[in-house]
Amino acid sequence: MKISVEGIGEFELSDNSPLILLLDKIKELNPKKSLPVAFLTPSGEILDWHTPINSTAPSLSLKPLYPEDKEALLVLRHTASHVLAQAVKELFPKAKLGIGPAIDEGFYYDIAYERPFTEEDLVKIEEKVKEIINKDLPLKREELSKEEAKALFQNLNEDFKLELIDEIPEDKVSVYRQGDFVDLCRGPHVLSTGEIKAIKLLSVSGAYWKGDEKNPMLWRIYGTAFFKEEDLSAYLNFLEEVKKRDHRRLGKELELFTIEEDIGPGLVIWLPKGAIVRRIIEDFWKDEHLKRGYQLLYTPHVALLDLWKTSGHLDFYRENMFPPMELENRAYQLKPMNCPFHIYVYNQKRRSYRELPLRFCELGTVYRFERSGVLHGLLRVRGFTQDDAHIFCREDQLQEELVKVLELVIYFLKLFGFEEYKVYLSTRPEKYVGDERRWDLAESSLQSALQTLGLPYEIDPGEGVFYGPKIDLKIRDVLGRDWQCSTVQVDFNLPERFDLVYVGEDNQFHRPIMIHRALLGSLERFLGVLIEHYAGAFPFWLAPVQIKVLTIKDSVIPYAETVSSRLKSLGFRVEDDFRPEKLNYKIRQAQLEKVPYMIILGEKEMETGTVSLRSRKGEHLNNITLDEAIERFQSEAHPLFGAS
RNA sequence: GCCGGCGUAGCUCAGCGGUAGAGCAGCGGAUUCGUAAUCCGCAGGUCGUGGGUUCGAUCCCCACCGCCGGCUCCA
Repeated sequence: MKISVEGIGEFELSDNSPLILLLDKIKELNPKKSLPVAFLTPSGEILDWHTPINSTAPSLSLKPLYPEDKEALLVLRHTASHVLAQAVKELFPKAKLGIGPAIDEGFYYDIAYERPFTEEDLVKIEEKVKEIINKDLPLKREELSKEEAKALFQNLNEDFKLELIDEIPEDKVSVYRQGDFVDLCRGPHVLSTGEIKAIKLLSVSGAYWKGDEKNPMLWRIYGTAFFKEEDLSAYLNFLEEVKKRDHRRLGKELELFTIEEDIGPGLVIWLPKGAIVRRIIEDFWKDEHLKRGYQLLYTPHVALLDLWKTSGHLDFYRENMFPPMELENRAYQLKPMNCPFHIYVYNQKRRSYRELPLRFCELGTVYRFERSGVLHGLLRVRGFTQDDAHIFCREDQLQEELVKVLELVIYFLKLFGFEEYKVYLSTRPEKYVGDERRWDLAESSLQSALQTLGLPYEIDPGEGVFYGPKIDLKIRDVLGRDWQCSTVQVDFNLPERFDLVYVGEDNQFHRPIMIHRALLGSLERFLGVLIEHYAGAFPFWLAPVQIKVLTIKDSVIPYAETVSSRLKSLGFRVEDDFRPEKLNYKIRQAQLEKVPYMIILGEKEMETGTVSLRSRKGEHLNNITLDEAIERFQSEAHPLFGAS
């Protein structure tokens, strides 16, 4: 067959042969001088040098992958995980191998052993890994029948591999070898272990075999690998940066929030500084919703258990709910969701088609039971406030409402500087309620809403909730990390369960469609993400303290007081630092508190009736008038205010 | 929930079988000093909780609580 490699040339390869047979020719003709790490097929699959090309087509065009390509890194890391496994097997022959894939930021291998691996083991393993890399062992692929493979791994005592072989549907399986090491693997892999120029083992932890807690626990060793040493150190720097931005650390340092052992795990206390930030967001949120025809609600935190029976939550959501409590012989339930309450608001009276859509919104605090091991700062908690809304509409209104909701999502996210999103549309799962026609309608409405807004999206087939399809948005923060916040879900179930109706133009009862949506998700989580996104340095309009007034000597305090009170009267959040400390000391403190602006006042300013401004970024604007300073503050007050 | 690690002053951390130490913060005093730490002094801890071992436990053992990392991104 004919193989054409983009940018290199065309080659003849006998059927069912691997590309490695063309190694010398490709090397010779390649203008880049460096060999491709692997190749991309037209269907987007990664093809390595080792895998025989099994195609009925007379020709195949391949895109070479070089170290700078993302896919190449996956190949390298897959090999890295084999090297890790080899090292472990050499040091701990009794270890049994699970699986060892490449992942987004590196690779891991799950390994069973009689005792957990320690940090010291990790050091030793890493040394061994580097030894294996230095030997520059070539990788070799072999195809075996399942029987042969089973015999091979039986011999090696690799129980988990035997289990995996049984799960492979094909008749043949492949193994990759390097040196004395062999692993069941479909590839792809690099040519030899020497291609791994930088590698680091990062951590060990327990992980259930196949992620199922009924299965035995293996030890998972995480690592990462690169083609270049610089890339590794850049990655390690990135990890440092992530640590510095950790919202739990910043939350403490900046006095934003606390989670207290004595109060309870996953229960957040907002400290004054954090509470200000939250309030600004909440106020803005409410205003924007009122402008857009939403009606604001407040609903209780508990309700009779029966409500949750009717809603169905007791059946399908029980494991995430706090247990019910008994009071005067009646059972009450802490609310895990707001929707049933909003439904009762809908049901206050007979609704006409003319009233729809009805949009009810609430910053509703809900309580959900999360297993202790998964709690994480503000990102995973047990009590949180959703920026929730439920829209009740007619079928013919569904699409327009969805467009509006998505527009609002984007509007809010942009406000906080999130410009990149990943959008996922989850479609009908195997088990679902409601009729197919409505599902199709909802799915196509979601889809065309996304298209209307020109939002690129991926489809997660079958990942919808049983009561309706949904759109989830993940935002990407400045460090390129994705966070799931927004969600828009169409619901056919609750209107049915609570027998919601409206009277149509035809004077008949009709069932409204319900949309659940949260823009920010939960305020706790969103603020956690925001803290990390901004590294604690909130933009001016969100900063708990916007301006700090610093005096250089006591004699200027009266002047400083006039400046400060003028700013306060304009509504700025100002703190005074009139202590008899050195200026440097005060600046340092304000800087560590990440206050956007400092106003510095000394003799000069007092005499000329001016102020000196120092921004958090270190810019100096000396001896400007207070009005000029105010102008500058106002320009930063609210980037999107009134722009809707 | 499970696995591993951790829990010492408000914070960050040192110590480790002979009942505790630093820096920062706090308090007192001195310093009035122009763009990221002025100096001196003082005070502060039932060493997560409860048991056990020991002449003696912050240190060793057990249980509990909490925190951190991880628990399919399919060979």
